[in-house]
Amino acid sequence: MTMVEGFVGVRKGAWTHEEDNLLRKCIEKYGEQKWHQIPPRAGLNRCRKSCRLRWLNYLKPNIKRGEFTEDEVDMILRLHKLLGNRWSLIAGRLPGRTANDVKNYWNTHLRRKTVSSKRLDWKGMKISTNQNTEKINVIKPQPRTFSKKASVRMNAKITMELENKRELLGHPNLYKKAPPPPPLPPSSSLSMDTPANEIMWWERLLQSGEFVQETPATTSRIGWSDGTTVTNFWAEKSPMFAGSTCFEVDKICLSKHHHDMEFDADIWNLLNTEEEYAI
DNA sequence: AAGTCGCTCAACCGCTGTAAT
DNA sequence: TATTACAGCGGTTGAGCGACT
Repeated sequence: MTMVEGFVGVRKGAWTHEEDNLLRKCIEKYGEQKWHQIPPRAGLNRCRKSCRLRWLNYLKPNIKRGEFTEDEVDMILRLHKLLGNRWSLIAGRLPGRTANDVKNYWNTHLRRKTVSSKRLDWKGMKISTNQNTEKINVIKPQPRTFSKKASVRMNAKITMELENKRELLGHPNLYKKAPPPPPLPPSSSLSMDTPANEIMWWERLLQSGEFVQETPATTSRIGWSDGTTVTNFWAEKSPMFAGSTCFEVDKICLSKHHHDMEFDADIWNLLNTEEEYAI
């Protein structure tokens, strides 16, 4: 905590209309950056965190209000299954929704619903079967960059994983690569709960062969950038990301704070596993 | 009508990662 | 290389409100 944030006289609690207006005008003038400068510039007796939160969760113009749609709920469920409690990542896939909104919605509507007897135990993503306190513990599997060696190992692992799933389904040739790939079904029609669809999902992820790309630094990264144009790169690989704002590979270092939108560590999580699937 | 309970969601807190020095 | 400051995240809290007794 900084000196400013720890300062005793800083106002807390609910925001007034007047404070909202001051903050809004200040951000319109100076932009969404250097939050520590916002309170003095706006003439607000609030800490920078409070200002940032108020703007991001309430005042920002494109924030979507009201009930979550069926598609949004579906997306939250899928992404949570994949990412765990990475609310900002999940919210990044839902235009107009904030991480706080998603987190609150999950805690109030979905957490209990998702508790089931089905055991899905991924190494690094353990889902407890405790009826009251489902906890998804996502181990942070850094590195965020993959070495060349690790990349090869990872691709082999994915391939093996897909083979295992095909075996489990009793259809060894199911979803074997067969160019050209079939058109993507609508995201809402693909459920990750269905093993076949899950295979299809991962198959799409791998189809391009660009899953791991070499950078000049001989390391590989995968991720998405924030707020730039749509590349459809990932949208073509996974229904989960279809229609989302942007995915780019090896172009993620757009700002010094790009890490909040990174995805690589999570993929690493999923792949560096010896899963046991209950089908 | 009054009290209690449970739910929702805005806001706070503590922590981590990163950049700057 | 170590230290400091900042940005941002997820977990948690508590005020407000409606439903219920």
